[in-house]
Amino acid sequence: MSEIVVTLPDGSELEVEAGASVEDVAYEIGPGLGEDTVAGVVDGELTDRVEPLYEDCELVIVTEGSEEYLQVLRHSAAHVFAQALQRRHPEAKLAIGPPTDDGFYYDVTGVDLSEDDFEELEAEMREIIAADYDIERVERDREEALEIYADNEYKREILETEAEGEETVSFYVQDGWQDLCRGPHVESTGEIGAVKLLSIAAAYWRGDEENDTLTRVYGTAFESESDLETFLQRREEAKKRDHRKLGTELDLFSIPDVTGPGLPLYHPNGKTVLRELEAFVDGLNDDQGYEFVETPHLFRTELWKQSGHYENYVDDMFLLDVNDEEYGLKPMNCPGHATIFNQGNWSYRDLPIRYAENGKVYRKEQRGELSGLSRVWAFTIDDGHLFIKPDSIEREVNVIMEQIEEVLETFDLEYEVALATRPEKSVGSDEIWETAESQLRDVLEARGLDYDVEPGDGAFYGPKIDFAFEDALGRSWDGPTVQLDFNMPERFDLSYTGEDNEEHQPVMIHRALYGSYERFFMVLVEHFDGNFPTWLAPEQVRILPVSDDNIGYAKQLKNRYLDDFRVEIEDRSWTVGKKIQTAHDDRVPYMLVVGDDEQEAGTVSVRDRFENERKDVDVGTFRNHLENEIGEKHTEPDFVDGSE
RNA sequence: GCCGGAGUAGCUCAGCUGGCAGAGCGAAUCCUUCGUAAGGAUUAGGCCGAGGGUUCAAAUCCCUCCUCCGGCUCCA
Repeated sequence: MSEIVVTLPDGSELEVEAGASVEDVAYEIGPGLGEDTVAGVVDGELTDRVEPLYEDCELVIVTEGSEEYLQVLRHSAAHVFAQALQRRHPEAKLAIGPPTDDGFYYDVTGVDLSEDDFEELEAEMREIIAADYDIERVERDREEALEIYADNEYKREILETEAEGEETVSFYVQDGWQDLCRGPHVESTGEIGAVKLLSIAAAYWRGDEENDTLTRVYGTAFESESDLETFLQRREEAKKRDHRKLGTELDLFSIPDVTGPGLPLYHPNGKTVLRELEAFVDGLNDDQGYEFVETPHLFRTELWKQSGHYENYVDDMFLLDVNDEEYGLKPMNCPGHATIFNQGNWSYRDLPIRYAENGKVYRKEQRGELSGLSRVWAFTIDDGHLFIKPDSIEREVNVIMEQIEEVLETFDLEYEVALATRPEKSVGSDEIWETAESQLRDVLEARGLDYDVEPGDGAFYGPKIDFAFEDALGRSWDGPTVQLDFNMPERFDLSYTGEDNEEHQPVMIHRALYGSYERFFMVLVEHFDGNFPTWLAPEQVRILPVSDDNIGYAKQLKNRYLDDFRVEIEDRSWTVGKKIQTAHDDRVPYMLVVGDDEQEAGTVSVRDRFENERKDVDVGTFRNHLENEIGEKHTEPDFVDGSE
């Protein structure tokens, strides 16, 4: 028997006999670990513990404590669901049922299901779990499997594609019920602590709309009821924070039917937040030598033909016929900026040229994709395009990365970085792509960043570095991006005169610090649950006069001391309690309660939206704090907690 | 775009086995002038998403379209 080398997570290597299973290797490491082994991750792929290893590989042993354990458990929960479904509805035909980030789903057909059936199915599932059936892996002849699934075209298709050429395939059996499945699974149904069916939706077989429509049942599973409870609460919280709901409540924006789909209107409150966001990146760009430009929303399609968008992107563009000539709304700002560059004569001394524009773009997304501000037809990019000498790529990309880090840190957002490489549909030579990709890799490595590679995820004109940040609810969002482009300069025939008095082609960099304002704004709304940092808040301070007699004093405060801030006076004749309640609902960072006492002493009572309060505050002291808090972009109002 | 669900007052929703269009919140007016998370009364507010059909009668049943929601695919 030959030996193979298994590399463990700590980097150590273990020689084992070829054909040893994941579990064998675990026992080799230690009997305790062998005992606890649930499954393995072989070269990044989740694998059953009995899976034999024939080649050198990297192996992670999965135990109950592992991150991957939940995935295994949920996969088993999907089986429990399928068994429960078939107990109640023997006619149900199973397609596939994998685990997902949040739980699992099972695609089924031949049965008419609605969420009203969930209670019954969950009860059946709980019975299967309570019975604690052993889950056994059984290898069957592929031919035998084809017979078992004589009338299930989906399972047959799997056997004829994925399992093609295999002699045997694995089934997992529990209580006589079986399912074709690669696994892995937990040892018995009793290991599943808590299950819940969540929703029902349609999905295509293999995600292709040409194929049959299947019924997809989403569910989730956890080790314990309390974990499930936490998950459900978090879901509830996400629903409460939905920016579409908060957008209406806080009067930030609307997308009425008459304006057309995916075409949001920003109300004064929403635009106030956007203006602050704009001012922030405009300032960062100013600091880094960007020049501000502006381009129209509509161009002759000649421009889009030159840029390559017409070729690659036309299905997503809005085209208009104007006097028999074709025009297109801009899906990107770069061709406009390249054209501005082209209006000048540049020497190497002029480079880098850096153009910035908060440019509105239009992309005709599929109708079913549109959703609040997260997916729209018209959105604004905090776009920047740099025209640089090839030898300054590293320096410029580094500066951009620093800008991006500053933005994300300002909002207290954690992030991950990924390098996206050449997609199938792309322009430019292999050589150009390789150079571009390796330059970005160099920058990432020089900065010492951990990064993932996302093959095929680049733009059609070049590779990119994407930043994904995590919001308060643990969801990940794409936003900031740096994209190298060796193609656009070629297509626009961009040039500068070098030291050698020859014409050279500049390299173009596309970059955005937020990504789109729409999406970034939307994420901030949900991240902060509408509780914007004071510097962003549409209304920063609300003065609450205790009685109508104090309105005059309130006006004096506003006009004399707080003129530079966004301050409103609550002059409706309500009780103080109701005024406070309303200000909380409106998520105003600071309330100044002013009654006769304050008026006589010339002070204010400061209350923040956390219920913290400080009385007898000198207006000047509060004013100075506010100036600092806003200037330094604190994420929370901190006057009352503050140190002064 | 495709599959499923939904559209009723500014907002959240009830009414839907056909028979006078409803509630709460919000708004306006009046009373109350109030000291830290919702004081009271009155009033206004509707092409029941749009168009067509069935019927003595349609918010309710049928058809077409529009929009939204949940998915699929895609993406900032």
